Amino acid sequence: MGFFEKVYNAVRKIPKGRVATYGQIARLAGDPRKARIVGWALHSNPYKGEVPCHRVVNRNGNLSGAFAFEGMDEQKRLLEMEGIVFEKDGSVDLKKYKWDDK
DNA sequence: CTTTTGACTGAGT
DNA sequence: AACTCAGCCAAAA
Repeated sequence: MGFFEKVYNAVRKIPKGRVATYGQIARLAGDPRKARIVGWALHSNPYKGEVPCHRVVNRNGNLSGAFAFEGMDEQKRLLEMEGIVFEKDGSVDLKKYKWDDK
């Protein structure tokens, strides 16, 4: 299984109403240092619609922003729909919502 | 083939 | 707390 597939698999396992960081996903995929590759993997997003990319945020809890599926508003809306509450600056509270794996 | 770039992170200043 | 630096590695040019 390639790294990309592990990434997709890990992202798929993120519980509803939770978010995970790239580093966390990278760790689950077996290589904590490949956080950037996780970004690439999701950017490629071959499993678009199947992998909940909207639940993956950077270490600050900021959404990937810029582009995404239909648009960043869509991404935010999806998270809010799952119960995630955003801060004024548009970031999520990782203390509350970071996926507690292990 | 080499170089640049980027949905990142952690340590250092 | 904010900013910088360096390491990481795959895809695109």
